[in-house]
Amino acid sequence: MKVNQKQEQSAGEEHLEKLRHSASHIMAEVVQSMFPGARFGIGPTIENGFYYDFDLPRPLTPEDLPVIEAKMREIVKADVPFVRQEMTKEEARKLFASQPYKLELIDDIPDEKVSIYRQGSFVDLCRGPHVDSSGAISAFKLVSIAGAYWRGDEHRPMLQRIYGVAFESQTELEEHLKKLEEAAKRDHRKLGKELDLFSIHDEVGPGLVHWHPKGAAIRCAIEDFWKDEHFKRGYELVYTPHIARVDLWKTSGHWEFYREHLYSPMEVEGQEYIVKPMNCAFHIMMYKTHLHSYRDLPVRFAELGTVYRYELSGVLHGLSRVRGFTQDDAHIFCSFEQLESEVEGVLKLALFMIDTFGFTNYKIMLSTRPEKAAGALEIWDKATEILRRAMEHLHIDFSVDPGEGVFYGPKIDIKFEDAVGRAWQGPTIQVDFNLPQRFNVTYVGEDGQEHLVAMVHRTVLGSMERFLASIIEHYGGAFPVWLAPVQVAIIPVADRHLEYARKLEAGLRQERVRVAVDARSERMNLKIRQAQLDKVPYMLVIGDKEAASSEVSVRLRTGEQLPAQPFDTFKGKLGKVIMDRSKDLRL
RNA sequence: GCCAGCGUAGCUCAGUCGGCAGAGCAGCGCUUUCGUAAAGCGCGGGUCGGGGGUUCGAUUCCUCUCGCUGGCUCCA
Repeated sequence: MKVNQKQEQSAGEEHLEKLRHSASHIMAEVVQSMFPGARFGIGPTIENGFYYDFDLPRPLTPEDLPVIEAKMREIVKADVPFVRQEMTKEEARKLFASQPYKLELIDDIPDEKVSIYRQGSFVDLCRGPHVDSSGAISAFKLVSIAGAYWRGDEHRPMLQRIYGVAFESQTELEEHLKKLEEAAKRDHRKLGKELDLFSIHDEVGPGLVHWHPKGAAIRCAIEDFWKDEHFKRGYELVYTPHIARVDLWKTSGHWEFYREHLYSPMEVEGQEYIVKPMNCAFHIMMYKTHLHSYRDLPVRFAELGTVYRYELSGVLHGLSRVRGFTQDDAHIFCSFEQLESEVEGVLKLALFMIDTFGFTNYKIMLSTRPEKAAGALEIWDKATEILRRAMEHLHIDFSVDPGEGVFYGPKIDIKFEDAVGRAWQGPTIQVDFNLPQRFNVTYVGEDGQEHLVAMVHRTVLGSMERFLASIIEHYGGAFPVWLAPVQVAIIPVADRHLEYARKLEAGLRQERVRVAVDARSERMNLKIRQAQLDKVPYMLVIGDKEAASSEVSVRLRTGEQLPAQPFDTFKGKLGKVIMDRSKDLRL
């Protein structure tokens, strides 16, 4: 299990932690009383609450939760003290003789002595600390049950886990539950359906996304922007095939190291092909079509490349975890000397993207050499140092994830947070020592000799699918104007206003504004409501007045009403808001 | 893949302790032509996810399977 070392925390946090941990012990006590043969795994504190893993004679069902919760409240009410006791491992082994998981934990503790905590009839191996007595716990709720492998290992028994949340006060608990509700409202799967953005079909297969016109409009806006920004930074756009001979993937090493994510080969004229899981090998092929001088470097190939990877069915999730996705991929071929400035360039681009899309909180991680790794230690150290220097040079705060790099090189990952605090895996920058060697990717240096290139894999959004999921949730479906699938809804008050409405529509289309006329013989109120529900940023209500004066009456999706203005004035101001990619609707 | 739960109309959801399947919204038709968040009336619409079994009879019970949800694990 990976546990991040705790920094020193405030007294409040410490108390909250004790409280949550104590709640998990109380839950375990209840479970023990309900299931005398229960065996116990671990019951730690997590963000917002706690869990405990049990090995029980029967499966838990959701109906068990309120029962357990009620019994927990009795224990809280009884205000039972938590008592700490130290003992030798030998004594502990005797005490937990019938608890195989606890015995395993005892074996793994390096110290001679261990501590246990008792409350009521329940004893648990535990480092602590705990609250003094159960009365200190007031605001908690059991939220879900789940299966969890013992020690996260799929080859070991699956235990039953109960998750709970706990806070210092009832108010905070309720706030948290409200936040969850708010997050559920923004769920991209729900909004994707409501706003008609995308769909996934049983008939087609799980994890395979269909982008509806409105979702595609957002994606197209993102891609246009993405391409512009890459051209500005010296990238060249390429396109590559979707299938390739298995041999290519054998050379790249994917066949060997990545097999469980690859789809089975298909046979074509006696040759085996697979659908691509990555774009890099193709970019290498193109790079190698001619000899490169050091003067040509860096070469930056960018591609919105659609790849397919087999993922376990249980991990698929809306747009954020799928089986077919489009990476905003690029590969940079450069000399080792150029690596630092290239990495800097990518970092700047990535942060620019994050900022443009309106994300303000993000974390940057540097992942270093894992146990199993290709390439010499010395090169790893050098490359890791280069990544570090690039970030320091840009005054970027980052933390180090030791041993979390990919086998072929160190990497930088950026995780950003959306408006409700959910973290998303975004840009990644990976140095690769493996592929240049496997494919012999070289350039001719000043010395006239061939040198292996330094290769960087990078994406600045992640994938179009996952990125769309993040912005749907970030904006709760109310996209900034430049991304909104429909930017302007034109609402004729009565049928006789349709002609003028069509004229406005044509005028806006000329400027590539995404516009929709609601031409139904419905009341204006209904059309406004519809546009509101679709979160269209601007509504132009067109009646006799507007038709007579060539003006438009503008309603914002915020409900704000602007005074009537000449159509051209509106068009000009709208153009500027879109051009500026403004997050503010006001014209 | 594993554990638990779920799958009823395009959508959101009732319902049947085994006996002809329901609402709201959406759709279609007619009436209404309206000034900033839902006009009125009418009409269609379902092998109750799919296969097999038990039963006189299964949407309901059993079983297999597909999919979804929450986790475990993994990751763009």
